Amino acid sequence: MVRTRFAPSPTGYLHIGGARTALFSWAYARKTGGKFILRIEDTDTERSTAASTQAILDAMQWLGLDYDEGPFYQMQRLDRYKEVTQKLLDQGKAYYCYASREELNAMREEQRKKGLKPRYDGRWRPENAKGKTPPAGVTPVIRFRNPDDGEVAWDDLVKGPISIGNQELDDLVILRGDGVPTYNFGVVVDDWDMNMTHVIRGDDHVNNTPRQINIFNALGAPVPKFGHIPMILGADGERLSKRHGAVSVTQYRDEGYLPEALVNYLARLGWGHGDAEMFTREQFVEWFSLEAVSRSPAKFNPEKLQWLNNQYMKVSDDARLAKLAEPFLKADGCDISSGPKLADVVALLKERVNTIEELADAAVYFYRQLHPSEELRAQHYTADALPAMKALRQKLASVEWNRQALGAVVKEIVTAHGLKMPKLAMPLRVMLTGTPHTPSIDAVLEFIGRKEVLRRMDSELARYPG
RNA sequence: GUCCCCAUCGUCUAGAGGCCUAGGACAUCGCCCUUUCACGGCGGUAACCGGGGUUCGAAUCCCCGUGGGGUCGCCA
Repeated sequence: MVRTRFAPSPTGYLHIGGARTALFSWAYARKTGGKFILRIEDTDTERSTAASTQAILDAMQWLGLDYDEGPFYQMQRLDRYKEVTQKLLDQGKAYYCYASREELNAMREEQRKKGLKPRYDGRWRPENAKGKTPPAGVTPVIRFRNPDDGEVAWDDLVKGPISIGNQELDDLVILRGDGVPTYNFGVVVDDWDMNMTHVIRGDDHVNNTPRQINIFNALGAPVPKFGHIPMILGADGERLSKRHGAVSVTQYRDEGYLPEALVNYLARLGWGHGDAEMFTREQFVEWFSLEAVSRSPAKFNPEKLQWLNNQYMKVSDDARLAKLAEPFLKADGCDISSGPKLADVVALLKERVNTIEELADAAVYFYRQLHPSEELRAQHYTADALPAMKALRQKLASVEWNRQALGAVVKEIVTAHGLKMPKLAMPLRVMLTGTPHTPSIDAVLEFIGRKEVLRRMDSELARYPG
C-alpha cells in the first residue's frame, strides 16, 4: 500500500510551489489507491504559528487536496524523538556536542575562506573529545554520527539514480539543546513511524536525502522511495518568492481564480500528458505518473493561468460565479437586489474576463451609474451624435423593453439620422456605463432597465442643453 | 567556492534512435467575425545550448564545455 505525505512547515501561507508538491504527492496516492497523509512540521518554534497552520489547511481544502490521516504535529511527538535519540546515543551512533554557535560560525568562516565546503569537523566525536571537559554553561546538542566513507545512493522516482559520497556529509545536529528535533531527524522518525513508502517533495531536499537515508539505516528502518520535484521559478529564473508577486494560494483565491483552474495550471507545470491542456482532477489522477514529471525547473507564467481561469469560467455555472462575484460587488458599493439578476449579468460577461475580480469590476455599471471621464465625453459625444441621442432618449421612454426591440430602436435612430452604427452605439455605451468596453448595447440597455437607463441618460444629457 | 541536479520556441510542454520538414498550448503578430472591448475562427513569427563521440541514422545514447537551479544552519 502506497503512503505519501505532504509536510509543510507552518511559517507562512501555502505557496504555489508547496501546493504543487502537495498536488503531485496527493495525485500519486490517489492514482495508486494509497493514502495521503498531512503532517505539520512545526519544530521551528520561532516562526511557526497557528494562523499559518490554518491558512495551509484552508488552502488545501480550497484546492481539494484531501488527506486520509493527520494532520500530525511534530511538536506533539517530542517524547518519541527523544526516545529514538537515546537509542542512537546508546548505540554510539550519536553523541553530545558542546561547540558553541560562535565557535561553529568561526569554523565555517575559516573553511569558506580556504575555499572548502563548510562542514562540522567532528571536534566532539568521542574519539576526538577524549580528555576534553565540556565547557560550563553550554547546553549540548546531539549530533548524528554520519558514516565516514562510502556512497549514499538512491534511484530517484523522477530524477533517476543519484549518489553522493559520505565525505561530503558531516555530523548533523539531530536534537537541539531544548530537546526539539531538527528537520532532517524529525522527518526520518516520522516517515518511519508513519510508514511512508514514497517521499515526494521539492527538489530543494535532494541534498538532505543522503543524510536522511543514513539515519534510516542507523535506525534499522526501511528506506522509503524518494521522488524530487523540480522547483518553480519566477519569470527571472530565480526561485519563486514574494517579490515575484502573488505566490500564495489563498491570494489567488481572493483575487477570484477558480480552484480547478489553479490545480490544472499547477499540474501542467513540470508535467504533461500529450497535448492535453485542460483536464479534470479525475483525469489528472488517472494520467499522473512520477516518471512523466519533468526533471528541470519550470517558470511560473501568470498569463497562462489567467487564460486557463478564463476557460474554466466560461464553462462554469452562472449561479456559482455570481455567488463568488457578489462580495466584490458589495465591497464596491453595489446593491445587487436593485438591478438585474447577477447570474444573468455573469452569463453576459464571463467569457470576457479572466478572474472573478474582473468579472465583478465589469458588472458594476449594471448596479450603479459610472460616469464617463471628460476625455471620453469629448471623444464620443459628437455634434452629430447628440441630437440622435436625444431622439433615442424619447423613443426609449415607450419602446417595448426587450433586447430585440431595443436593438431595433437603436438601428432606427441610426438610419433616421444618417449615421453609422458605432457613431450612436459608442456614445450611448459610454453614457450608460462610463466605459467604451461593454457587451452589445441592446443587452446592456435591457439589463440596466428602462427607468435607470432614462435616469442615466437624463443626467448626462443635461450637460448639453439645446 | 563545494557537492548535487538540470538543459526542445519568450514561457509551459510533446518527443523513449528512423514516425521530426520537431507537434500542441500561453504570449505575440496578421486576417476574418463585429456595434466597442472581449470571445471565437483562420494563418504567421518562433526552439532541439556548444563541441566531440557512438550509430547506416541522434532532439533522443556517451563524454567535455557552457549556462541555469539547488545545497552547504541548533530553518524547513
